[in-house]
Amino acid sequence: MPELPDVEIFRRRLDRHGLDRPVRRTTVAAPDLLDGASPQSLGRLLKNHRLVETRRHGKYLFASRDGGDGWLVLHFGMSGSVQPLVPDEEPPEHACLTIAFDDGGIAYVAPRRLGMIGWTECPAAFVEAHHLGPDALAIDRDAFVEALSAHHGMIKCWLMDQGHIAGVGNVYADEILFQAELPPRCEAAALDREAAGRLHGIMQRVLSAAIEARADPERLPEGYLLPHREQGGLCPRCGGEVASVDACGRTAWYCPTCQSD
DNA sequence: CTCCATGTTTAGAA
DNA sequence: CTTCTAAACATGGA
Repeated sequence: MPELPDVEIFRRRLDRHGLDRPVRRTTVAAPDLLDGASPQSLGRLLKNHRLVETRRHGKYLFASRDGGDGWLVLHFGMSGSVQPLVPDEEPPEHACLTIAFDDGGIAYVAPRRLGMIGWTECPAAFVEAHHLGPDALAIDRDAFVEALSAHHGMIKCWLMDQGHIAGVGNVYADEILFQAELPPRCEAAALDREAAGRLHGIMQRVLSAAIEARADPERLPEGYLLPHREQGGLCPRCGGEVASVDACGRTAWYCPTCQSD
């Protein structure tokens, strides 16, 4: 789940359930996910502080503590999420980190434990240090076209490279290319500036629609690929069977009829 | 048992 | 230096 739309939903959930109350207790059940902090140091950084602001860049989520002198950093890997803590109930299964208030709190849940829990003094510095490109929803058309036109290689791989654009992953890259009617292995340099500009608009429209749909494929608008992105799935546009092909080491699902050069 | 999965990093080959 | 490929990481589900 955790691509840009999913992380945006987690951000909003954290806004709703995780801000403005003093942290009483943090537990770290998966210390191996901590990057640059120990369970003790993280506990000390949060204890009796309040989280007051959230930001998202690509697939990374940041939450600042009061004073603005430090930010919790979360990355969700392949399976992570943010879930509320329900008072008087056990934390969710696979909770790697819990941040509890007197009443409620939030949990970072990751069944497959491929994510990261960290701390930074400045999200912008963190983004730079991790070589992340501009956020996919924030980048403007000209910057997108400029960056894309300098690239040789498969279009899908460029979209998924977090150093070029941050936030697009395997699933939404497929949706974006389906909406753009471009095959996943299409050469990026084959797009002229007009086509690249169109792709920019489609990317932002798809990501916005996914957020609107609460990152639930079943709630996406009619005519989207994702609900049919599986073996035997039928293209919502032409009714033909979808196909898969390898691109950048991942499975790309597409419609061979609607997405051809 | 095998294979696959929404991600990232690293090593090595062209 | 850029691009592509494979493997590794941890774990659950089909």
